[in-house]
Amino acid sequence: MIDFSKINLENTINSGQVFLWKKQKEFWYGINGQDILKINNFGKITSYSGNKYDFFRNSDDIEKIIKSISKDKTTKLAVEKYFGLRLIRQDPFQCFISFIVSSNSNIQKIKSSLEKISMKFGKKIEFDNKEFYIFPEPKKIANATIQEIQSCGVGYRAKFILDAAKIVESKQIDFNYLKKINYKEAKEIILSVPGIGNKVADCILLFSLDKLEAFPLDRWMIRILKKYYLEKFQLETKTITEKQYEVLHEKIIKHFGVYAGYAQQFLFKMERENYQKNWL
DNA sequence: CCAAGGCCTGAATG
DNA sequence: ACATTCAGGCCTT
Repeated sequence: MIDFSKINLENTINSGQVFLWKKQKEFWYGINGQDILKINNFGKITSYSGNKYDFFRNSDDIEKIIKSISKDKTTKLAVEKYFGLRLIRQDPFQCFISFIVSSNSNIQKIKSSLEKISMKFGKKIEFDNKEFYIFPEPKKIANATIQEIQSCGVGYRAKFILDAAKIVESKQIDFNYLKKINYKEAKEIILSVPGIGNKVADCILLFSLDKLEAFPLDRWMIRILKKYYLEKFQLETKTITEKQYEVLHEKIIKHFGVYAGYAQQFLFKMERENYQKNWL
């Protein structure tokens, strides 16, 4: 009898979804928006504020999802190998900024930039006798200058970050609304933000806005698809244009189903581990 | 609609 | 040492 409720914390945190996490002794500590989460080995969450979070999406029927996405040998292997890997439901604004920062970058640098952003613009909080800087509120970034944001090592993304924060602050984008509408509608809205393209939009939708059919296609996923699904998805072109991204996504949904985002996370994790890439 | 080039930055590679 | 390449893209031409 398989216990589907089991969560593998290490694999989940080290799968490119979140960046402001660190392990101290037997606990993982992480910044989730305006809050700090502390997680023990059993996946039990306590928070600085006392608020409750379904951070690991326990309300999802994981058994049903695993069965639903296990459509081929490769996915079955990934799901088995990284059993307990979960998608995370993270703070939308932090996720939004994090993946704008992530574009054309790598995990170590994303982490470093986000730490600097938190330290510069976020509140310092003591929790468990440790110091943390929580993620800044939209207003705080929206009122900053490009130079201040650039000092966090984000380069040309500084303007994107500033404008994105302004868009959220002015309520042109309302994450609670995006959660209610469907994937395609929400994606169209997110894509209107400068600095956000298909891949970044899908990350935001999948990791913070409950759109499980989002399937971020980055260099790694393209590499994976070419390796294991070459004929199935007919990947003959070198670069993925906007149109090709859309067409490919449709084929992916047809194959993996509506929980494709989960499949993506397992495949991504497996391939990165195969190449022994570092995480946090 | 597609292809090519530029872009901040820091670590890795030659 | 120093130059070049590359990294979880996006935008403009």
